[in-house]
Formats: sequence, structure tokens, C-alpha cells
Amino acid sequence: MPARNRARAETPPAATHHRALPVHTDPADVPLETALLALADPVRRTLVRELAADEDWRRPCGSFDVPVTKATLSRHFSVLRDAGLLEQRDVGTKRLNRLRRAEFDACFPGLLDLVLRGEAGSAD
Amino acid sequence: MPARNRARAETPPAATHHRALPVHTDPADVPLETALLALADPVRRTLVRELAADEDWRRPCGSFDVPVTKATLSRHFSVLRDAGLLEQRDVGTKRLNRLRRAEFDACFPGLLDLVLRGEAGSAD
DNA sequence: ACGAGTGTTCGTTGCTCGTCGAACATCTTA
DNA sequence: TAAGATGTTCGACGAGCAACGAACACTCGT
Repeated sequence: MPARNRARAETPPAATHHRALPVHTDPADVPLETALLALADPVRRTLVRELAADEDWRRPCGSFDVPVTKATLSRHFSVLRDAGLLEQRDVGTKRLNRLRRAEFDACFPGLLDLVLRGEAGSAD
Repeated sequence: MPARNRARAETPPAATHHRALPVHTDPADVPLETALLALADPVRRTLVRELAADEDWRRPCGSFDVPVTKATLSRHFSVLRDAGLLEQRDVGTKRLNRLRRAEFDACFPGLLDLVLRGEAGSAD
């Protein structure tokens, strides 16, 4: 419980203590199949869109408008992390999220845009 | 059994008689989820790649190198049709296939390229 | 007309995935 | 230290999907 509170000047609000922080898979190590399956779920696409609409590190896990339980939501975040789509950071009691837009886009160009663009095949 | 055998000068080898030909869903009517799910399967991605590698209307259904039964294969083709990825045409006893590259690409830009490009997240 | 070749349909089986409730862990505040 | 807030983990359940064998349908040869 010591914990040095030396606020590191970083992009995010500076993480507090240290909880067993999740594994962040690099998009470059993500098989195409994993990426496609991750974005094939409607709930996860909503999460991705809401993340893209807001600024980085602004939204804790519980702040998303999806019709599922905390348990299910946690699972979805896990899948997004494993797909190289999500980065998380703990601050206080909440876990803040960031969409890895640039990194993911570099590995799967166009895929994220498709999701953010819209639902129909006619797009837009 | 009448059937006008006026060989229509077309792109494909000109269809013979008429079997209950399959329903071809227009890519513009395909939800993003359907497209993603269709390409999320490894067998279907193989089919798509082999189709893209060869010329249009050259490959009958049974000519693909995938480790599944005829029944399963038929099901996969059905899924690809419903995703607006495949067009089929009957000639004699075989059903020839064509990848709807341009049409699908217009609706889901970049998606097909991703599949054809490769498997890894590092692409290429 | 018959048989071979090709593809679809049907019913079943097994596995994966999304979902939930309940219990647990961690951090903050009173 | 106790209470509250936020997420995660742990079975369990149900739906969906890929896969198969077998039976059927259609076309082309002989």
C-alpha cells in the first residue's frame, strides 16, 4: 500500500496505484480473424463508436450506453483488448479507456473506418 | 422444358438450362455485421482468396481446396452469397462462381483488400 | 432410360460465444 | 475501519454456427 504518488506528466490523467492491469495485445500481433470477430458483435461496435466519438481517457468502463450487465461488459472489453482495439488505464477506482485508432488502422486499414462510418452496406 | 437455347453472348460461358438459381443479395443491402461474419470464417476466406486469384466464372463449386464436405461447402457458398460477395451461374451440371469484387468494394471499401492481403495484423 | 457427376437440403451433433447472477478484489471516502 | 463504488472472475445456461452423412434434385453423357 505504499505507492509513490509522483504524478507522472503523461497524456492520461496519470494512473494512481496499481491494480493487476490487463494485457494489451499489440494490433500487429492480432490475426485478421480475431479483429473481424471482435468487430462482428453489435455491442462491441457500439463501444468502439462511443469511444471514437469522445476524447481519449475520458470514459470509464461503466459509462457506456449498452444493454448488458457489468459482467458482460467486462468480457466485451477483454475481447476488444485482445483484438488490439482498446487500451486501458487505472485511475482511482475507475478504469479509463482509449481507442487505439492509429495503431489499429495501421494494421487493418479501412476496417475501423467501416465500423465508424455506419451500419448499412450503402454506408454513410 | 421448352427453354430458348438462344446462346446469349455474355461474359460467362452462357448458362444452359435453368435450375432453381440461388438468391443473390446485393452488397448494398448487406448489413456490416453480415459482411464481417461472412469473412470471419477461415474456410470462407480461403474461398474468397482462391476466387480472387483466378478469373471470373472459371471455378465450379467443387474445385476449391478446402477441408470440408460438399454439404458444408454448399453452406459456405450460401453465406457468401447472402453477404453480397459471390455471384453464381449454372452451366451444364456445374455451378460457376465469380467474386463480386468491385460491387462489394464499393460498399465496404478496404474490407476485401484486407482479406486478400494476408492473415497477420502486420499485413502483407 | 440409365448411370455418373455435381450441388443442395435435411436432421443431428458438438463447440463456441454472449449473457447473466453471485462472489470477489481494489480503491476512495466517510 | 467500515461502507460505497467500480470492475473482474466464476460457473451455468441458451442460442447460433460449423460440420457431417444421407437422401434428394438436376444435367450430361452413353
